[in-house]
Amino acid sequence: MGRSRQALYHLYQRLHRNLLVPGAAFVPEKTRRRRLLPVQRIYHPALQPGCRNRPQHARANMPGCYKEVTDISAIAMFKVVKNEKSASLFESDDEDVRILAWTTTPWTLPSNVALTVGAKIEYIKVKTLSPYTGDPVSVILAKDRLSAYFNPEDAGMSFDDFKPGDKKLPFKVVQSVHGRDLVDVRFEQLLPMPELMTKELEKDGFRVIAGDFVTTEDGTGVVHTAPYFGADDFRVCKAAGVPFIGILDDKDRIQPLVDKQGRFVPEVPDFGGLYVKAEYYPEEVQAEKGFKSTDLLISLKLKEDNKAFKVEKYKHNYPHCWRTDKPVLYYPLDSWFIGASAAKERMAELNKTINWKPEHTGSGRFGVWLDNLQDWNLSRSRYWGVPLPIWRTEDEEEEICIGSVEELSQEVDKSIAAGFMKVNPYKLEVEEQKAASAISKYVFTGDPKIWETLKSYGRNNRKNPTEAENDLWQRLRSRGLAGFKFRRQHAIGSFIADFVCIPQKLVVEIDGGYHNSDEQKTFDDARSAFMSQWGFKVIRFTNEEVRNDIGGVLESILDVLTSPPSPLSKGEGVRSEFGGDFNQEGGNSEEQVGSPSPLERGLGGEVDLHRPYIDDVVLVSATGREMRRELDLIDVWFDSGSMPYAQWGLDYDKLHAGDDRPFKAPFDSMYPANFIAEGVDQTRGWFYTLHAIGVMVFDSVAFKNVVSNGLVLDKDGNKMSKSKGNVVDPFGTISEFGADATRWYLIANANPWDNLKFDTSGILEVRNKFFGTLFNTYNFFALYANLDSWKMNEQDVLPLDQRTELDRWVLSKLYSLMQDYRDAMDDYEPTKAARAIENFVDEHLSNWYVRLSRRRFWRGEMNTDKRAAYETLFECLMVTTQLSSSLAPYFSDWMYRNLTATLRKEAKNNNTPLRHESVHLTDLVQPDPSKVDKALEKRMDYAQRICSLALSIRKKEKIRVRLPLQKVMLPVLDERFIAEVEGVKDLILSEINVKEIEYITDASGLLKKAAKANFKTLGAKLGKQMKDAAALIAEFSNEQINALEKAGSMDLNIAGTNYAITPEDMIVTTEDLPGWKVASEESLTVALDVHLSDALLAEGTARDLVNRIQNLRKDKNFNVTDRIHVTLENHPAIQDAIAQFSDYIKSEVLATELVLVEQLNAETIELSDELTLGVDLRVDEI
RNA sequence: AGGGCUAUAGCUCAGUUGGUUAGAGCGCUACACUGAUAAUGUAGAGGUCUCCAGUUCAAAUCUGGAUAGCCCUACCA
Repeated sequence: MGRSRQALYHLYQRLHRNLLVPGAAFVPEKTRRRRLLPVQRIYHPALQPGCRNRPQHARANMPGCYKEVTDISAIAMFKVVKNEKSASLFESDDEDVRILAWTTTPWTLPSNVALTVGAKIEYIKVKTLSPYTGDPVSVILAKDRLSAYFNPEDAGMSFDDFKPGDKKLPFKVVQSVHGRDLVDVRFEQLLPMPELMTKELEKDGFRVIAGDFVTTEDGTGVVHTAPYFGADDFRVCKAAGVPFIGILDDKDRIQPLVDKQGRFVPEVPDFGGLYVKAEYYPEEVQAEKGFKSTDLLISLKLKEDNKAFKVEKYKHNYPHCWRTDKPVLYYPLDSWFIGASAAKERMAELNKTINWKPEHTGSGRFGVWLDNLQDWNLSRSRYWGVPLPIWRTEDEEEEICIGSVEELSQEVDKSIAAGFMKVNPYKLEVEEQKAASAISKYVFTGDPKIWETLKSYGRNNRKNPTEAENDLWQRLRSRGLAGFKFRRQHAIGSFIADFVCIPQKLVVEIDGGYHNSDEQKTFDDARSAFMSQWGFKVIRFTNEEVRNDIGGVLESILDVLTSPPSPLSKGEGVRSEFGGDFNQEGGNSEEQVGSPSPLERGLGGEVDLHRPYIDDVVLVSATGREMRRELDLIDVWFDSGSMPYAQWGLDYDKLHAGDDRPFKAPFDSMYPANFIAEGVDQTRGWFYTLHAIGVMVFDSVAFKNVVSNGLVLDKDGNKMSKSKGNVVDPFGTISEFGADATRWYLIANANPWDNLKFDTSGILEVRNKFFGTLFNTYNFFALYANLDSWKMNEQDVLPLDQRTELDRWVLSKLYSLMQDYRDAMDDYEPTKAARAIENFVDEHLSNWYVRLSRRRFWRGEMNTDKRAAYETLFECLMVTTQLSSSLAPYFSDWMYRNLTATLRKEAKNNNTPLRHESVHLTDLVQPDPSKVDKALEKRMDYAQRICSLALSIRKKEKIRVRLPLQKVMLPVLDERFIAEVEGVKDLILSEINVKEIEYITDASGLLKKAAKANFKTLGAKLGKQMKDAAALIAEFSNEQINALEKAGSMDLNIAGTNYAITPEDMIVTTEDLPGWKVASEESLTVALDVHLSDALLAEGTARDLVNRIQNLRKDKNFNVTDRIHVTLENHPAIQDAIAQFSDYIKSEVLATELVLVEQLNAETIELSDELTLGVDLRVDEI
């Protein structure tokens, strides 16, 4: 099966799902009944006239649709009518006062009905001469725009010397007036059209109105206003009650002066029938000598009639049709609206119950949008999509909105009874329908039920050919091409082919460059493939090809026609097999429908609600009149908003039972959604449509939590775009850095709702820092667990009290992490969760727990301590894989399986947590507050800080860590501190290689305290005295500090006022201990005794020896477990060390013997810069 | 044009209800460690918290304004 056909399946399936059986079609019915407004005329962008499928408005915003073009712009002079309102603008009765208004679309001038000014803008009246005729005239424009049209140097020029066409224009500013005072001033219609004048226009048209969109950035500060051709214009005219100018259609509805082909209607004097844009004329017409665009013709007329102040070329951006590349017209269309604005208060109210991440998207962008909510324009004038299920009588008096296939079928039955239809294509039992809906289908070829609709679709197409189709038909008709007979709009299978030559089995299709769109190409390919099933060849041409090179097109067709016919060809006889010819008089469907081939047999006779078939369904109104479907489609956003209902489908049983929410299970348990996520750019898209439908139809939110994620930008913060070449290929990134590192980076680097500056170096960092560390930690564990053949036993785990302080500490951290992780995730803060894991793995697990525990893993035989270490590290790694599994699914699963594979069998037997084959199947370990020991965490924090400070002193004094020191001294500010440090004393001593800790208290007399003001507590009490107080407290002596601590309160005299302060109001620290090497950080101070005794030096030397011998072992690739025999060259410098620490050295390096000799010519070790010794290592034989 | 968000070290980001000397990682520099070794540790340099004004005893933090970047909506008569 080809790709294109699969794509087609998908397309059909989606269309189908969104249609009838599920709720999408149901929803609009209810919605409509409640709040859908009647048809109203509204400004709506219709793009390229002559393009049969009017593109969606969204297309106009696509890159490349705005193009810079040069148009003619005109400043027209609108003659002010003198009356009571305008009297102040006139100096005399015969003064010619005009208002200047600029336009870049002169073709809209005949439709002008108003001039819009800014109420707060200041305008002036200028006496000058008409540039094109030289007649005296007074013009009104914004004061700020004066200099754009008048050169100050010309102000004093004589009016008499001016001749029409002169560059320099004399002028004189004579009056100033506010915009609001111009409102309601009347003017004469610029291009009079007496036959189109109405009473309404006479009464309320052709006057000045105010609009908030008017600026003085360009133009004259007065906006020429033609309500049919601009959204602002439309809105402001509606608001001001200015009637529109237009012609009446056959239903007495007012229509614009430009038709949908982009031509002036015949009623427009001088310009009737002209295309308003030059580009709409065929190219050869545009190229003709003397061709003048309508804009130009209008401008010329204005000049002649002394109504133009300035006409010039103007460069600006103008939207173009994405397909034909021609300028678009903004054009009013009839549209269907959902009266969403009526529900906006409720939407806003329910929106407050939604948890938005980030919060401001909900309250800001979305909330503001809801507050200013406009009605939802549901209409789309397209072909592919969900048809609006509304049928109305021609006079629009009666209408029906269909909510289900069942209902439609019933209505069709009525219609058949009334004689409007012959067959019911939707006659299906509900049970059948259920069965059918399970099957995707390809086409409904040859199904007699749709024959009627197919036939009339062809008929309609023939009535409304595109220009290109028309051109080609003129050449093909009446055997015009080498005597071959062609038919047009001929049905083949379930398709209508544009042109068919049946004897030669050739189909010719014309499209408007549809192939620019992948989707359409896929569909066209499917059509071609389908028709070729019957042996038809299909060739396609674009509109442009036909219109610009008809000769070439005909040649190509002839080429194919005269090539040897396919062996499958059966000549004219095939007709009865493949359908009818709509050109033929007396065509009869019974004759034309043959027995369907297996391929064309509709699957279970499933119904199709799409155009064109649905358009031929005619229903009958309550009063027995014919009702036809409104041709519009429903906005595709409606589909997306229907997703919570449409995904389950309509449940007829519930529907019949009157259920308000008649959707199939598990709808009830799935609605409203707990959580959704999409890009922040969908705020007014998906988020809105979901919410709107949920609120309007069910008075419910559709989702309870929502994350609106930010955009992924390139590493410099620019939007990724193909044209800039800064697009990152996700597949390349993943294959280079791995999916897990990429995922982790995306989540951990920045909050999902922040824009992400995507930089692969960040992924690299994650990979090295986080995954590298975790991997190393795991490797370390695996190395020794394998050596010891250690296996986790879930049934027999050491209780906490048999573990070391360090074990309990890291487990406490682990269980704290679990809680933090859950809190963050519950709060939809995945970034915080990821960072918490990172911090634990790097900071606590790897750089503290493992670093300090290494010896426990490699030293000696298995014992309780070693077992505790293994179990602890195992648990840490296990939980880490669980917590990171959603962000790093592959790595975590890999690690989980490595950690647990050997335990699986037993775990399954015992039904213990590790029985699962994958980490993704395990239950997340529950947080257990009893395992969290905050006091222990605090103690360890002290230990870490004390070690860090002590090491920094060693560093400064250049005393290597292997050299033991006698003692470390800690000034003590309160008694608890001693108890806390005692708990982690051993860790500290071994980490910094010091023999003892000495606590320095007040009693020692060595402690020098200092106090600082606690701004936070004191600030509130003292206010302005804060600075003085801080200075006083900084001067406190030991005695004062002690006194305050002892008494608990004390008076501080500042500028004559006493303030009571407490110990909390000061922060006590210790100052340096004189004579000691000291380092301090915040309230913690550490002093190190750096005096070295002989014993300490000997021990240091012994450790150096161990270190060097270990290096050598490694260089020689000895096994970690090899026992060795060590021979060492003697030297006075090591004598003490050997004498006192021989056993220690032997046990450390796994030596069975350590022998000193006087001379040794073997390998050497460098003990210090000055001392090099010979050494010989041998592995013991046994 | 309107609305929304963002702006803290070279880079990516933390920064609680305003509070003392603004932090981390990466990168950089130097050193150390060498039984986690394609690792690791310690230290150092690096800041006008985008700018301007205001509130306050006290502002990265609150208020107003500006600038820049991004997103959405609309559109330029």
